[in-house]
Amino acid sequence: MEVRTRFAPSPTGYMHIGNLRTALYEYLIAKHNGGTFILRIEDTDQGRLVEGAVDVIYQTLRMTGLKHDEGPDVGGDYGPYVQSERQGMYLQYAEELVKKGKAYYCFCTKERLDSLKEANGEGEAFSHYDRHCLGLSEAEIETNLKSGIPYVIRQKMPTEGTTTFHDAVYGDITVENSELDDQILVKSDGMPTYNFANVVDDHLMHITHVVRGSEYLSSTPKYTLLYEAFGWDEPSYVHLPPVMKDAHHKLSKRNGDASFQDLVEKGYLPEAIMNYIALLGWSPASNQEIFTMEELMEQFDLSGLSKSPSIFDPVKLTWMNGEYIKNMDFDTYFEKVQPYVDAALHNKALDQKAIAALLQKRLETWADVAGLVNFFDALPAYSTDLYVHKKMKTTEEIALDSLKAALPVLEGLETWEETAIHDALMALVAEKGIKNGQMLWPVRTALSGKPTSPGGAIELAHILGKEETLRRMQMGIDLLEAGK
RNA sequence: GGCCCGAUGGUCAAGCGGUUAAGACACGGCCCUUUCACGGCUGUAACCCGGGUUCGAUUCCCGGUCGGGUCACCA
Repeated sequence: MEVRTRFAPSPTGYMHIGNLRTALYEYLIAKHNGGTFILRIEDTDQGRLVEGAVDVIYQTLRMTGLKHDEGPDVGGDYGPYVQSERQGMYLQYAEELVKKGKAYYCFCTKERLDSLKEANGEGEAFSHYDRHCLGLSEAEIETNLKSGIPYVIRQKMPTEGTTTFHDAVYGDITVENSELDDQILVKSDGMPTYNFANVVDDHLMHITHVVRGSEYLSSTPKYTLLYEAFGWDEPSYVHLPPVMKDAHHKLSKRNGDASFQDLVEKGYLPEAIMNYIALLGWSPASNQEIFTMEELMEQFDLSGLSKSPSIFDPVKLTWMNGEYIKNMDFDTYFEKVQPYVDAALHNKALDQKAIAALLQKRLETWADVAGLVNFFDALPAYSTDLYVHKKMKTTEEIALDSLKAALPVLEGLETWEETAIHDALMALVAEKGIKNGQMLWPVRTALSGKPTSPGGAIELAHILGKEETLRRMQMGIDLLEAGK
């Protein structure tokens, strides 16, 4: 049988990491089996509609490579794929259930329901509908319906026995039917409740694997009973543990936690984000950690899913993002990094390609670029302490001496190429009988004004150009002499 | 509170009756090196507790503890 999964987000304007991971797994389950991945927009909560929110969903799926085979924008044989356009089709299914004796009309008012809850209260939540309307006669129902009394349709739960369903992650789960409330299927405005719409939609769209958060685990027996009542085949369930912010809190937009787009804005690559979240709750048979989407498709297996929640670790995501940057071919990398380099530099004469090349092995996210390159623009103020480096065996005296010796030599260079600069400096080192570091560290320091820099003396000198290099070296000399 | 689910280093995690309990991130050290980074090597660090079952439990069972979820005319 063809595997069909669906991603059914509500258009809220954000793509949560947890939702995105669910989408990823749905996609992988489908594609691993050569199946179909469907997008269904669940926009029935009109009060929460957000402008442009659906576009965020499309955009995210496009950026992450989770290409849907059916959906509102691409069509398909089982549309419409927007739930608000399906509103008319649910009532008949609920009525079918009423005919079968698996559901019933309920005319109870909100007030009666509220008082019911208070009555059995004691402050503790335990409220089952008391089935007041289950006892209504045909005639009474008919009369109520005709006089236009608002009603809902409730699912009639068995009062005895148990219901068991199987979950791919959690195994068999059994509950007492007496624990189940006669949940509302159709609201008094004629609209289906989420749970009901889900069952009907999933059946109509021939969904084979229902993948969702573990918060649905406790309502799943009701789904099972619904499928049984209809006589429909039940899909496989894959419930996923939550993605946490810390040991106690789920990752959520309400806490201001990062959404997918936030992470992209912070300088993370969509591929790295997907790779990272694939491993949050799933582990492959091997020790492999870096995966292309194709590799994930091949290797994804339900048996690798974990039952326990996982904490989203931005530090590891950052590491992984760095791996992606390091492994990109230069042209691809340059195309992506160039805007960040350009934005960080006022001096447009600088060779951005050369700077970018220096950066590739040192970047973890695009956000690192500015801090790494700003000294090319303007030499930061620095203390002569920087010239003292134990491992390089430098002191302020040695630094001053080296800079003074190097300045005229570099000034006399005809060509400003790395090899020329290198050879000139190394000849000086040999001539003076000092260690490489005793010459190169002072130069590097004078050129960057920073304790660390992307690249050493020669690379920096080359990029800065002859004039600026000499200027900065002279500034270093002045600084050191003033400090004497 | 009832019901359901979960628990291996700080984090992600492998494990599925017998292991020196993998690997990765982070952290420390060493090497390489013109700084940093990269790369290589290496170190610290874990089976929630109590009972069973068993020749033998991280692994199976029961109880507890802790954590999470759920009990809407929300999705």
